[in-house]
Amino acid sequence: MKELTKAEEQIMQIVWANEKMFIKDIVEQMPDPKPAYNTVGTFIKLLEGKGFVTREKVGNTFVYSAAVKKKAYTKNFINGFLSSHFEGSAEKLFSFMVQEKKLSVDQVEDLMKKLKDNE
Amino acid sequence: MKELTKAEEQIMQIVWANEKMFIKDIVEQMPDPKPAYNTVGTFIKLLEGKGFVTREKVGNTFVYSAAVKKKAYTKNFINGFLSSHFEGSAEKLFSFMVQEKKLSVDQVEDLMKKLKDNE
DNA sequence: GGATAACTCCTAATTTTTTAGGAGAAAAAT
DNA sequence: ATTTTTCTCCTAAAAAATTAGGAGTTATCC
Repeated sequence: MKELTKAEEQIMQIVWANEKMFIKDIVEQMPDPKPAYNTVGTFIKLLEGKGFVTREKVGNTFVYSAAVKKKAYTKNFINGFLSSHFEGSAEKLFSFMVQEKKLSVDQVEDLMKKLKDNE
Repeated sequence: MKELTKAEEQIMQIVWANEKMFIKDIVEQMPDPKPAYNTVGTFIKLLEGKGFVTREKVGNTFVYSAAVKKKAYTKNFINGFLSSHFEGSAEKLFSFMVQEKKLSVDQVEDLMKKLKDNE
């Protein structure tokens, strides 16, 4: 899977959150200062080229949707993140987060219960 | 804390792994194709500007060391990662990793035991 | 039905990141 | 002691990422 730059990813997050989007709608959902219409258009074209979005005509305007699932991308992203920062080890990341108080022992135990129930 | 670009971070990882480094030593530890001496020099200068390394003269040559701890940087990095991909929630990342089989229930239980022992 | 607005496609300016060359000083080598 | 190597500092070319303008087309609005 191709990598996304920060700006591309920002657009993509909006597409993922919204099913079908016109360029116009994406611009609207961007945080201020909102970029020009054509700026978003350029990124959407780049995303199309990378296979992340597809388009179809609705009336006389293109509407865009995600062609790669957010989960698939996130998984890929985490793999890269793990390998560059935690020697590829999810355990190391996990331990780090507990030690650095991003996650408490109690939280983990609660979550484990819930996750086991869903098995 | 300032952000690092990919190339800057790559240099920084080498500095973190080695206490005190001459430019020459950093070049040696770079993966092939090794960059030019001056390329590494430029990045070190950028890192100095961002406050990530300090230098001191040894003989007539500068030697560089990390001025920001790797842990501090990683923590910061994870915060950014969490907020852009998991709404800032470490729990969500944790659940995601278990669900996506990056971490198994057994692994987590083992790790929890070890972490509790170290408390 | 001419002006105004919306969209597409192409192109390019700007900014950021990455890479490295050149000049000069200092040290080492033969 | 002059050639060769090494390091520093300054500068800038090359590549990648970000931003957006302009021309043409079609739709919309008085």
